[in-house]
Amino acid sequence: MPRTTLRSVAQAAGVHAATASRALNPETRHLVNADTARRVLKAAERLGYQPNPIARSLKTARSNTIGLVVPDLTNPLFPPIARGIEEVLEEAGYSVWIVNTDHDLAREQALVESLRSRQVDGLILCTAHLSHPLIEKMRDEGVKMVLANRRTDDPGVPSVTPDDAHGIDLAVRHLAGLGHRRIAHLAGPQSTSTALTRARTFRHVVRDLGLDDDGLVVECAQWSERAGAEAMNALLDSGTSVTGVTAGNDLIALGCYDALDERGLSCPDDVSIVGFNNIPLLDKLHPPLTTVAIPHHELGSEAARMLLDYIEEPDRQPRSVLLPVSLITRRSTSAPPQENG
Amino acid sequence: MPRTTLRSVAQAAGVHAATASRALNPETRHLVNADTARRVLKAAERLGYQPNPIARSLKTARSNTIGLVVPDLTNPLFPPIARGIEEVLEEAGYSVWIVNTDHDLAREQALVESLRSRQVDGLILCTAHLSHPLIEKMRDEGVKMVLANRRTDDPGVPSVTPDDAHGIDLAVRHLAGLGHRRIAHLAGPQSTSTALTRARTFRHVVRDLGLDDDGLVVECAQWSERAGAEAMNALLDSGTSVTGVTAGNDLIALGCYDALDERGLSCPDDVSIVGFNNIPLLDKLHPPLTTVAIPHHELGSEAARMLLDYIEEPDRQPRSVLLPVSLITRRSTSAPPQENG
DNA sequence: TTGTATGCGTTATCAG
DNA sequence: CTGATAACGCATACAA
Repeated sequence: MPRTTLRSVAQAAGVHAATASRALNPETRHLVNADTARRVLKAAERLGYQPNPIARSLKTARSNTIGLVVPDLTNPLFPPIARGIEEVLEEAGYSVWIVNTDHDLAREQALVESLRSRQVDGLILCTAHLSHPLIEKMRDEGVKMVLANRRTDDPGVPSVTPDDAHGIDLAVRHLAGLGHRRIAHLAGPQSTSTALTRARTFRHVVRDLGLDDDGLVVECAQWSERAGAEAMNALLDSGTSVTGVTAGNDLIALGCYDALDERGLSCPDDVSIVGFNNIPLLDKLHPPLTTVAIPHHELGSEAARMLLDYIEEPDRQPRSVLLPVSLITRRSTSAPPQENG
Repeated sequence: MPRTTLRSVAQAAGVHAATASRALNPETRHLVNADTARRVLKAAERLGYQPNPIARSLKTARSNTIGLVVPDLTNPLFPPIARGIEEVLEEAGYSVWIVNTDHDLAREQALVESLRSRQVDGLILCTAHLSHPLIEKMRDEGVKMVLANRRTDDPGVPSVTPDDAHGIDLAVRHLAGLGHRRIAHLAGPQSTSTALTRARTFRHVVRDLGLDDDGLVVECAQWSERAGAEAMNALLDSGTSVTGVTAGNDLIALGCYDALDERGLSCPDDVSIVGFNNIPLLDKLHPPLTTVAIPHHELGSEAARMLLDYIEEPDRQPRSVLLPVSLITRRSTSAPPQENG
């Protein structure tokens, strides 16, 4: 049973399809006699007419759809961002197409290609690397897009990210304030802006505060619990005795929990840990994790608003917005253990 | 810069568009001279030709896309299911369009309408209620779909769900085995198959085991931590003294943690708690939550395979598959406290 | 084996 | 203000 088409509505209203099209589209309705328009609207209503977005896209090269590219939906960071995006875009009449790249550049390329071939009106990418050929290429082609959470090196691509530097600053000062002098940073993959900014700032702050400083930065291969555990194990194996750790994100911090557990060490009695992102459930952990909270939802809604701006006004200067973060103090951080002797 | 079109490929290869179309489509390639085909393929390659899926959809009324409808992506249950689905469907050449209904029937209807108008080849729904007019209507219209995680009352709609009854059976017997005699069930919304099956089975098993039984089932308004806390508070306020709780799902169980915390009660010393679903991070909670594990990933992949079957063979009898579950014993359950006197 | 013609459902351009 | 016509890019029935 085929859906009602524009032609049948036109026929029912006794007008030509072109007229019906004009009457149905609010933008062009003023071009048609008010009575005729009413008749068409009525017929459309009666027949339950739904415009065919595919035919419309073919004609207009638009889709009222934007693509959201995330590296991994099972990372609890991204669903709230997606919600923020959907809320704003839906309000503006857009649908959101979410795709998962699984951290794989080839998959990303294929999925972006698929989105673009479906005429998405814009893209929001949560997958940016500092150097990112695909994004550079799209910038050159004038693709409307906004980066969320992470940015590239290139200021020519608009982005909305958390204030990573301030976040790490808060974390380190919190530990220093508790009396810690030997603090390590378990950094995320340094190919991403979030990881690089956090690691760099860590080094600066450690130096500024005059803390013990001999390169206590360990890079994790992934933003994952497993990689966090491996990095923490490496750190402990190396013999350096840290009393505090700022993790690149919460998953890495959870990996630290695992590593400490395995060795019978206690958090925070032996080592204090600070995470980053404030994903759900951290307050119920053992111990509850102190972390830097980022505004997930606003990260999404802000990126969406920015994208709408660029769609409406393509020549606008690219902006890079930093969203404020805050420290959530829980029980994974305390004064360092007393040294004996 | 307009994308390369079929015509330009045809032109470059010195053939007509129709021939190029046949050469490019593996299904029809045998209709064309091998040499010509090679020439066309080469030209397509050289020009970077990507077929326009919109034009193709308009012509064929298909899209190589399926819609995935979830109630709430921020519930950690759904992302792994989505991954399972994507894995199978991508392999089969389909894209997956994920939409969030936010538990809202009106939104669901609008989103499903939007998916269908974009010619999705099938739907996987994680939003089923026992009575679900939209799903019934689609069944009548012959829409290809599979329900995942939850089912409707109607056996005429294929589904893949966890073996909820066996899960609750395991949970209650586990508590009974530890010595509990007064066990409550904090049920999910009884309009869903998962909640109803779990609650019903709970009553049966309690009776079978001869446990204290006076309707210790409290229904939560939502599958949420907040609703779980409210239900647990109501239960404790009512003066009934339970020593064990089986929660409708893990989020509700987390709500129990909150309620106990607020009253200075301890889990498992005062009350043992069992969850359902085994979402991530439960092993790191305080205390780690005993729960019924369901095969998230397989739930998705199985549903996807089933959908492919129905797409290929529309007249196939609808099947309802139950996936096995297992009990994961952690430290939120122990022997009940000794009664005094 | 290949080319021609047509249509999928819309919208845009051009007359009237 | 409205109607006729064409075109978006592709696939297919039909003709050659």
